[in-house]
Amino acid sequence: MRRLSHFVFHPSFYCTSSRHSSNSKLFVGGLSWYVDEKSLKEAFSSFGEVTEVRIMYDKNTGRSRGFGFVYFSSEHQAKSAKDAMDGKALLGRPLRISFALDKVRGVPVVVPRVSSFGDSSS
DNA sequence: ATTGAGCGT
Repeated sequence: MRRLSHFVFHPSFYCTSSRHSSNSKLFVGGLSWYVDEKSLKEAFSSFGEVTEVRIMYDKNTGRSRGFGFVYFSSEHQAKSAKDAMDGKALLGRPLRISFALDKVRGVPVVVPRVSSFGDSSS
C-alpha cells in the first residue's frame, strides 16, 4: 500500500491565538475577472452559511484581481465548501480554494501603557 | 485593451 501523506495539518496550525482563525476563512483564487462577491457568495452559500465574501479589486483599473476571500460561519462549512468547490469552475474558470492566511489589519498590537508619571527624564 | 499565480483594508 502506498501510503501518501497521512499527515494532515490543521489550518489552525498557522494561527496560534485568534478568535476567528483562518479555518473559517477561505482563500478563493482562479476567479474570473468578472466575478462579483455576490456571485461567489451564491456559489458558496450552497455548502454552508457564508457570513462574508471579500474579493480583492485593483486600485487602478478597478477590476477584480481574480482572487478573494470567503468567510464561513464554521470550519466545517468552510472545509466542505473548499472540498466541494475547489477545482470547480466559475464563469468558465477553475477555482482555486485554500485556507486563507491570518492576514488581518487588526493585529493585536501591544501598547506600552505608562502607568507612572514619575518619569521626568522623558 | 491585455494577463492567470496568488493570500487581503
